[in-house]
Amino acid sequence: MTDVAQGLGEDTLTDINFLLARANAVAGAASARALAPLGLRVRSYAVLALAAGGSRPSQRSIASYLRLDPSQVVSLVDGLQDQGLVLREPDPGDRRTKVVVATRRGREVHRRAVEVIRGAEDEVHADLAPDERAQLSSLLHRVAFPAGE
Amino acid sequence: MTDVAQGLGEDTLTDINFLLARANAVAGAASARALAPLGLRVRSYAVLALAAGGSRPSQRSIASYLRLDPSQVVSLVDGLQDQGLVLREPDPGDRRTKVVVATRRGREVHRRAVEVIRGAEDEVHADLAPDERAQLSSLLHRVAFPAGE
DNA sequence: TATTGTTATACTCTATAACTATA
DNA sequence: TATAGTTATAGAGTATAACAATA
Repeated sequence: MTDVAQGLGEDTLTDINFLLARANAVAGAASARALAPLGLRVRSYAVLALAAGGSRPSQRSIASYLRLDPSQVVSLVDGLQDQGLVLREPDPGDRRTKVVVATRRGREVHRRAVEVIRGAEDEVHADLAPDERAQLSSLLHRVAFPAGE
Repeated sequence: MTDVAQGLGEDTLTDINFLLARANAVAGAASARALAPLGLRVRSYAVLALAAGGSRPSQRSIASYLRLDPSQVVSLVDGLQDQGLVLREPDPGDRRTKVVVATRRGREVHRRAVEVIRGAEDEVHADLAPDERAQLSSLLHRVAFPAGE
């Protein structure tokens, strides 16, 4: 049962923003499915990835990078902390700031998460040749990180 | 205040699915801002666009095209109907099915919505040359409508 | 004064199951 | 049996405002 069989062609809505939304829905569903066995969601995976990256990000920088409200980062970090995957550490340079770092177990879970995410991406972008995937990545990067922001 | 200034480079998370999610967040925010004055949200705009397209889609086909649950389409159509923008009409060939069609006013609002959406897209994709936009559109289309689905 | 993290609240979106009427 | 639409409900995601501690 395809979309076409349901009576709507694939070119009914041609807005690039709609295609972005639908592609994201497809990719997000695949990522969520892949991450579920690790006890992670798409958003908590993203936070864990930043914490495991070694840059010792503040919650504020995580929020702006992921386009989340700072208050959302609080509860995401709370969740990851309850799972024993990240810790809040004080920033020596600014006592208001807490940096989020992955625990040893957090780094291990992150390693496995990277693997399953790679699998989900291979699945979602299977129709694209490697150079097309790189092209898509490059174009998306420019939309995702606009010059002014 | 840029992301980079916040301490995280633009290459911390390189997953293409993450770029898709962030690009979609950027684009969705712009679309939502543009549609708000017309009393539409991104999702109700999509339903209105299908209803105004002349293909007389069933609620079921709208759901699969937009990757929504059929029950979500019910409330979206309810909302558009309350606004006087669409009507449910019986399908002569199948009495279970209701097709969704735009009213005259719905078609008028849709026309204006197409304009403001175009403006939002020009804003979001301003950094891309026309051929790059077409390329992005084509690549996204293949991800958004995978072969099997 | 402005910023970081936090709490609280309300609203939107998403996912699921169950029901009815039709097929 | 299966499908189209509907209702109900709970959970996840998003947006906003206010507050204490610190800059």
